[in-house]
Formats: sequence, structure tokens, C-alpha cells
Amino acid sequence: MTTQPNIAAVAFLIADPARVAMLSALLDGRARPAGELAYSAGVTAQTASSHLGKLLAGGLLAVETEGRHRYYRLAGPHVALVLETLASIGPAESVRRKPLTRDAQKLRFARCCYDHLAGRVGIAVTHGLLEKGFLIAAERKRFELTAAGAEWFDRMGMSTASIKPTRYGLARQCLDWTERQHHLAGPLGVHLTNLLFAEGCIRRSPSSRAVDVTPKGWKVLREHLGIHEQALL
Amino acid sequence: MTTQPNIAAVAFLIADPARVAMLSALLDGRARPAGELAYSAGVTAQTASSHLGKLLAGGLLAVETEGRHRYYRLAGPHVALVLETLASIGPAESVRRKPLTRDAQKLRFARCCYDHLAGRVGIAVTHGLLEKGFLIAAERKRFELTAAGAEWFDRMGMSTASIKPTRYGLARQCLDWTERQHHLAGPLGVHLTNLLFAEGCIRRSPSSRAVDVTPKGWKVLREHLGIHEQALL
DNA sequence: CGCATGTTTCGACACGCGTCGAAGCATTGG
DNA sequence: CCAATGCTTCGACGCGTGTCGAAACATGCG
Repeated sequence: MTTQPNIAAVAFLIADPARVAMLSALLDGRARPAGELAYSAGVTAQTASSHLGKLLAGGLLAVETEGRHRYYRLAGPHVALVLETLASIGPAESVRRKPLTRDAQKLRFARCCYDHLAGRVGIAVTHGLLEKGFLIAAERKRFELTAAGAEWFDRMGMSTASIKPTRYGLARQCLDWTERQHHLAGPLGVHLTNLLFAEGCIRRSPSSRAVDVTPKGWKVLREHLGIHEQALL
Repeated sequence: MTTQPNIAAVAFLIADPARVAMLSALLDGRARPAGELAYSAGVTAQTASSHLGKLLAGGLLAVETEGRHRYYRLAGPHVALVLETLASIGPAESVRRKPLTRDAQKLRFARCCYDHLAGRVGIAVTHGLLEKGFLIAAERKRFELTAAGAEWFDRMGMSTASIKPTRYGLARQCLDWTERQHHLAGPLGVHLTNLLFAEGCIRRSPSSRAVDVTPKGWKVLREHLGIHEQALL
């Protein structure tokens, strides 16, 4: 009686395999045109249009029209969080002796979670920052940047002073469902990820949300944060 | 393609108003008989039985047979977490100038979240414990109990040494969707809540998940944690 | 044993929604 | 201006599923 029907309505939007496929394709936070999403979901353009319209009306997606293309993206990080939380329910930590495809392994190892780095590598980076005392866990699911941390980021070429925090703070803790640990999100996490891309430390996989760490990337991670590739395999 | 259809399947189970009503009725972590859940959802016993069967098969519920009653409860805290996360999507912080019923207000003020204390009071208690230095926020969405904290709990009549942590630790951080802040969960949170019940500091509302703080309760909260009733209204 | 209560199963109905074919708009390019 | 491309709207089909009535099953009480 005192329950909001919102829950059912939101769940209903996610309750369709085609829609989940499209939402999953947008999990890295980037925007994609309708046609590509239709292909990702394995449905025709008409069907996809219908789905996208509903997700848009439901507030799960945002859209940007550019020429004759319409680019859809997740309405925000909360949507990504809901999807990751739902994914954590499944077969309840089933005994996954199952092979686990090569793609899935790469995804677990390193990927983009909305707009920041996740997977084992994302967690390792976050752990490294915590151990070096550059970051400390704070209340409200946030991280606090220490003086030493600000100095380190500056040395890496990121002027942390110019990054403005959102309403939710400068650095947030984001839960990773494959590893069940927190990793760095929020503006600070986004900027760090962008920096790693710009420096050629990591590269996007062409077809998926997976991310590859380059040899230079491993060198940087080892020298600055004490992360060894072998320790993550 | 590399997406698990689990997400859609789980979402589908939650995508029905009647099922959401039943799940919500179980959010306090207690078990309830099928008939009561049918009444809560406003459907007949047959319909409810069908829903409960599906939720059971989907791993969202657990059941315990006792005499001619069958008591259903949430399969675990993860289910409660999913529901709270989904609830946080809704109309995206709509301008709620809307009245907000008396029941809803009480629910926001203090309630049971699965098996521990939530709402403004739950958050205030957690904040108090943090400010006194009895608890500190730790990685992996946990709280760490300090020496001073252990002493305080002992003084309150809870031998913390006898509480055994689960796989996820002794004290966890649980996100509150009404206030968007963390509060104390996990074994430590459960024991504390039970203690407050046993000492007559808080009482369950007869019909809902809401909780009432007794005059004695306010006295205890004020003297031990510096929480004033007026500050929470 | 017979009756009442709580719960599940069976069957039938109807509504909703995902799907795609065909047509309609919008934009770009010759 | 016409053709091509990208996307959306319209219409129709079919399956799935939520709903309830009736009946079966299970348990507890005289």
C-alpha cells in the first residue's frame, strides 16, 4: 500500500533481454546511435526504436540528435549502478568451474564502468592509491584526496585543483560486481582514466567494454603504484 | 552477446506490482505467511501463490514450512539491496512538494532495513558512532570497530567478541535510499538493533516496517551518542 | 472421522507487449 | 529535385502471463 509502483515500472523496463542488451552496450557511458544498438540487441530497427522510446520515457536513457543520427546514452551513473546490482543476483555465486569465454575474462580483468576504470585493474589501481596514502575511504561512499595524493596527481600531469566535484563529491566509491570490491569513480576517477587513455597506458577494445593495458601502462602502474601484472592474473 | 540474460530474468521477477508489494512487505527481513502477503499485495491467495512460486524459483525468496503455514522471507540481504537500488531510480528526486503521507514520513524517519536500523535515526546512530570514534569507515563497504568502540558496545551490554563476522565482515555499510547516506548493517548492526528492541528503546510499528523510538530510547541516544530528537525532525 | 483453515494446482479468460513488414519523416548528398 | 540513409510511426499477429473461480491437497481441531 505504501509502496511506490516506481520499482515495478523501472524493473519492467529492464525486464526485456533486448533492452538489457542495449543498456549493457551503453554501460561504458559513451553514446551510440540507434542502429548500432539495434544490432547489439539483435532486433530490427523498428523494434529497437520502440524499446529506446520506452527507456527514454522511463528516464533510463538520454538522447542527443546530431544530423540524421540519434545518439543514446545512459541517463546517469545511477542507471549503471542498478544494472550492476541486478547482475550480482543471478545464480548466487554459482560454482563457476565453467570455462568462461576469453571475452568474459578480459572483461573481468579490465573494463570501463560507465566512465571510469573497473575490473581487477581498476580495483588494483584504487588499492594502490589507498596504500600509498593518496586516497582514504570516507563516508557516504566517497574517497577523500590527501595532500600527498594531490601532489601525486599533479606530478602525473593532472591538476586536481581544476577538477570540480559534483554534488556527490570529487571521488566516489563504485562497487564492482565481478570482484565485489570498490574502485575509484567520480570526477577524479574519470579524469584519471582519461589521462591513462591519453598517455597510451590503456586502450579500448574495439568491440566491447573491455580495456587493454599496454606495456607502457604496466610500467607506469608498477613504478607509481607498485602494481605487478603477474599479481593480477 | 556477452551479456547474461540473468539481469532481464531477475528484473522480470520484480517487474510486477503485486510481486513488488510482497517483496516490500518482506524488506524488514522477517518471514510472513503466504496469506498475509496476498493481502499486502491486494490479490487472491491463488494469485499470490503463483507469484511466490516464481520468486522462490528465481532465488529471491526462501520458504519455511511450519504446520499449515508457509513462511516466506527474502533470500538474503542482496535482494533487499536490489530493491532499494531500484527504488532510488524513480522520478529522480522529483520536487516532492507533495504532502507525503503520515506513514511514509514515519518510514523515512525510522525503519527496519532487512534486519537493521535505517532511516534518519539509523543514519544518526551511525554518524554518532563514527564521530565518537567507535567506528571508522573502511574499504569494501565495511566499517571497522575500534578498541573504544568495542569497549562502548560491551558497556551497553553487547559482548562484541561473541559476534562472529560473516564472509562480508562484522559491520557493513548499507545505502539508505531515502537519505542517500550509509548506515550500519552486518552482524554488528543486527545485534545493536536487537539490543535496542530488547531494551525498549525502539518498537516495531504494528502494520509497517516503521519503527518508533520510545522516550527511553531518545534518552539513551542522547546520553550515549549525542543524538537529539529535535535535530532529526 | 468430519469440518475448518491455509495453501497450492488446474483451467480458462483477457489484456499487454514484443516482434516485424510497410509506410512516413528527417537529413545528407548528388 | 530525386535518391539514399537513418530513424520513427502505424498496423497486425501471436505468444506469454496475470487474474480469478473451482477444486485438490495438507494440516489442525473437535
